Amino acid sequence: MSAPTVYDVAERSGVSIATVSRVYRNPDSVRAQTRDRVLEAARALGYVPSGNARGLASRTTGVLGLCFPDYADPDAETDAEAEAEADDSAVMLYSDQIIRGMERAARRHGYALLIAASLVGGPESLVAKVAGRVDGFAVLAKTVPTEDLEVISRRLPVVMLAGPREIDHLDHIEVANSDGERELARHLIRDHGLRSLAFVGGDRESPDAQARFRGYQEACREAGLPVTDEPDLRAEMMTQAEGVRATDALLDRAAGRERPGAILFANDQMAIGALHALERRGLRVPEDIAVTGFDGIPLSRIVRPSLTTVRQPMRRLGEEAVELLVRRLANPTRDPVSLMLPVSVARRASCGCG
Amino acid sequence: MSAPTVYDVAERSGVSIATVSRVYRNPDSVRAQTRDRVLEAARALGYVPSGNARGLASRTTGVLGLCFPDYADPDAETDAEAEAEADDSAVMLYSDQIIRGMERAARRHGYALLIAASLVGGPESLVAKVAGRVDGFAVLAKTVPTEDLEVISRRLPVVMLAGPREIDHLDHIEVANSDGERELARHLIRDHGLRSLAFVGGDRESPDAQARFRGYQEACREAGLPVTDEPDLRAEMMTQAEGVRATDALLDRAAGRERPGAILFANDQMAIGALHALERRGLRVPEDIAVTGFDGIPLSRIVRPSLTTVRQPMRRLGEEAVELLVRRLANPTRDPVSLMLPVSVARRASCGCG
DNA sequence: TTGAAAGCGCTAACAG
DNA sequence: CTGTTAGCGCTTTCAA
Repeated sequence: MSAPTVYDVAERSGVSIATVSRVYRNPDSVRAQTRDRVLEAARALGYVPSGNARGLASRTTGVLGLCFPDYADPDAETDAEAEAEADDSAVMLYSDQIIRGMERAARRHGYALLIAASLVGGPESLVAKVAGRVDGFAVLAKTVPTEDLEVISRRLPVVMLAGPREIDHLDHIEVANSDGERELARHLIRDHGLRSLAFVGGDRESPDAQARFRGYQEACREAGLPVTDEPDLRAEMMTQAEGVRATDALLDRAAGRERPGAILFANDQMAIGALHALERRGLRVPEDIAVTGFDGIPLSRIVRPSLTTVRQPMRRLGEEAVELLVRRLANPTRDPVSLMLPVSVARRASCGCG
Repeated sequence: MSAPTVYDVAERSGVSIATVSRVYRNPDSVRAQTRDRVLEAARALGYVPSGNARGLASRTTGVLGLCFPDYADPDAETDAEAEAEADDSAVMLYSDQIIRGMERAARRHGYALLIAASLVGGPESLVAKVAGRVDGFAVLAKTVPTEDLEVISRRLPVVMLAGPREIDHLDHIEVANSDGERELARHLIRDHGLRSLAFVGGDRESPDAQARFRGYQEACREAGLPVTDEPDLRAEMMTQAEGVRATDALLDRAAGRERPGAILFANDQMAIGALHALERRGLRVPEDIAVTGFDGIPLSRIVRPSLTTVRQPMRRLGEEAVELLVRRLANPTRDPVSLMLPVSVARRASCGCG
């Protein structure tokens, strides 16, 4: 009634369970004749080796993991335009690209990939579930309580992605947020001659958003423009809806005074919201005002005007993560590594380059 | 030196291993005071429950799986335009969307998702690896030898996606290929008044491609147009390059005679190849000739002219797959289900609707 | 080349 | 509420 085991296969083929095991693990160590008998019995019984038992006995799983936050933009989801008319396509998120990258790389190394997003009100520690079933895993910043990570990373290779290292003995990969935004702001200032900029940031706790703001500040400083200590506005979740609100707030605030020549958003989603808001107000982009994002999500090139942004190499992030994990698995004591992946500015229509 | 176990935690906190286990499995069944002692010990030791041991003892994993083919379009990959300039964005594939859908749905049900693509020359049976580590899994058609599936599905819930059922006791979900293509052809005939159509199909073994051709035939029949037994042309892999070749072949063949008013391709990739080929020949789409695809990949709306196509609900496919798996897990003996998901025609520029 | 036996770390009755 | 006791199905020495 229950699933067949090595014992069943062994019995049916007249060998010991050790031999059955060998057939699956290292076929060449078994006489061809014996092997065939075993395989035949296995087939007849519908035998499938238990990954759990294997893992338990051998202390490896052949699986790498990824924990990522539930990044779904709720606005994009409920939006009839995005959901009903749904090309899911446009809504591809970071996590999807990281997954792609990791899956590819993992496959090359003979690993499968276990993915799990932190469910918002998740009861059980997401990470524990993953951690218990993989040989090593990557974590997107802010997905898992540092405290948990602290404990787990003592027993298992962990690589932190796209955030500050937080725990100093971990491998870690980040993206050149600051460089990218500085580059972008420079472009606006130097190539488009804009001198009145506004920056819409994210949560103060978001290292990415903060780094981007720093890049913006640097560009302003270089150009001799006024440098603000804080973004002109902050948004918690950095969603499209917040982009709309931020834009309205900024423009209302500027009413009467001179309107900024460009608004730089800490991510694409907000910038796209801004595009909508501006259109509603009858302002033309980029003629009346330039808009930029950050991330290079697919939607950014589909919206009209197409969005000038900074592309993050998310897929590569995933690939590098796997490389780091594999390398650490091979050599658990090597020193922690910290990588910074370069980004590139995508000059498109929303800044006037289209 | 090695990872701490329940025994270590039990000893350090002065309880039995059973209590430690309870703390993780059902915290409320342990007195708060005891629980805290255990948790503290666990923290101190860096204890992480072994998923393998848990799975082995409880006979469940809390993980669902997905096996998908290595779908990368080699043409799209090597293409400098797609790889170097790389917005991965445009290259999002079915599998990515299915993964999205499954991950979401799995999460809702408290499952994590294990994904594995069949590596081309893969040694070990991909599916065995997955099968041994999950409570149930979905398989994209043509990914796994039917023979293996036959064996495995006797022990584990399996749902077949986007293909023929192949094994009759499996749950299975397909997409209304035939309906979609019929709808599309009708639109061309009725709304655009086209009466001379050509169809470029795929491999005779591809059920999807065949079903699409049938839909095309039906529309022709309804409209009193000549009905061919075979597609005007077939392509093995249905890549862009083949789309180019097919288009050239078709047009060369028609040289002198009347050129078809529209070419319907069995998928988007070929249709996009056709767009290139036609441009090269100086033919305008849709004025001189209409072109349609099938799938609704992201690229289809980005190309110029944007491609009229039939959108497949890939994400929903993933969601439904999880629902089916969960339901079968709850009731292993219920009759196999077969779902057909509806598709929708996306009328865009390449047929003259843009 | 094959077999015997001892775990791997946890859950699941069943007692208490 | 907590402890005892068997396994779960496989890998892995160590012998034969």
